[in-house]
Amino acid sequence: MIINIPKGTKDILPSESYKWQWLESRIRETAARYGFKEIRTPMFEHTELFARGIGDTTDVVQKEMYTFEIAERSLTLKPEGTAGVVRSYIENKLYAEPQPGKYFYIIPCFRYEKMQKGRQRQFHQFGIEIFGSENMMADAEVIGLAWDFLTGLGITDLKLHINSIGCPNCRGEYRKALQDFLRPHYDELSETSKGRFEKNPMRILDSKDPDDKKFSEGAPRMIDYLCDECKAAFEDLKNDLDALGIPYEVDPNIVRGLDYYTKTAFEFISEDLGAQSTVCGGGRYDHLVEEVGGPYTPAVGFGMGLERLLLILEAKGIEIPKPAGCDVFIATLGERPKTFGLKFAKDLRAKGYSVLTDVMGRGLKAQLKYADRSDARYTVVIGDDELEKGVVTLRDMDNSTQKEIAIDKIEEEIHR
RNA sequence: GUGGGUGUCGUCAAGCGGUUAAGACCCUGGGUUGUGGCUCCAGUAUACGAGAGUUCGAAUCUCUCCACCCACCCCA
Repeated sequence: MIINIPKGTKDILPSESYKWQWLESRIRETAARYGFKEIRTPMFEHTELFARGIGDTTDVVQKEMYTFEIAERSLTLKPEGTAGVVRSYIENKLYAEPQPGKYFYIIPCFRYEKMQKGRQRQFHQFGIEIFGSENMMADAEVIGLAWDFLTGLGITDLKLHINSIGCPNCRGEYRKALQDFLRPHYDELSETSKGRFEKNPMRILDSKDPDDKKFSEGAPRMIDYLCDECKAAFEDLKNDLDALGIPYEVDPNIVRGLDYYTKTAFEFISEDLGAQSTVCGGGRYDHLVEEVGGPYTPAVGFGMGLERLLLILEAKGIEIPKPAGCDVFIATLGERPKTFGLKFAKDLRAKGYSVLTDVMGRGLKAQLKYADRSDARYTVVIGDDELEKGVVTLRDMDNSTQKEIAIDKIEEEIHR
């Protein structure tokens, strides 16, 4: 039991961790090019923040949160990234800084769900948020960054779905229209859909239940009920995306699962992921900051699943460069050489080289073998012979040549 | 919460009622006492997911449980 990892979590071993490091550096690079700064918020927040922010009718809040009580406080491990950033934005009064505020983060998220391909209980997200802009240019930039990043990795067949899910003004009318449309079939709806009928009828359209799907056919679509402002905004967004040369598909069925979204909603879909096809999802949340207790601040952002991204890269055979092995392995024979080798390694390391030595007390053959396994570029062999001559044997591991060389000349030899 | 699939050494993988439960890879050591990646030899290992049951006898049959994977749901 204690040597079993908790379900839904994964160890990232050295054989994988370099991929994460690579991905993270690509993320930082991209974020920097777009002027996003990293923000780091705690792993957990007050439970109330998520209940209020994400919406207490959502699955995430109702049954997926890792909540714990301590010192009479209810705290919850982040199930997503936005709420924490919003909290921090308000608490630290970041709205007093030059707007827009542009932030990115790479975080673990926690959701108590059944495991599946591309779905874990602890997973990782790359997220960005832009605060303070009502303009669709912000939405276009958020989507543009995602597009840029994803295509830059060599993933070119993603589908971008966009939709507008309106604002509080137009949603009320739509909601009524939708309820009127579905009401005749109410009794035949699935249980979950019945539950959503009053609270959040839009989510019924997202149901994959065959019957629900049938009744949903021909249902009124949010996009047809947009108020003038939302309609104009959606047109702006499409124009901006066209200008950026980003292909998209209007998908009236996108209904993001977190309640805070308004207007823009989008998803990047991949065919390499099985059932969990969304690699990146996001949208606009103009009223979240207010809802959580800050000043009215429009905002837009996305969350991108890193595990899913890695899955796609693997499916596509996109190679992630392996880190280089060490520069030098120092193999020694005997006591005196061993001591000398210790100091020699220290000196080389001080100069910035990555140096491996034998810490197993192995024979020369075994040391060479280990040097080979460690992808050492060079192996330095030091025995009593070398010590007497004041030299060292430098072996090039790639072409199996070696020569004796003065100790103080070693650096110019291995430099390059 | 509901379905379906799978469980034999660290990994891959034979075995299908009676075997010391193969083999390969990995790992360790060695092939005349100072040299890797190939080859040869040897060595290590609490491997039959767990527990009951059937049987003279079970990794092989039955049941229960557990774990993992996949799908529904939901989402990154």
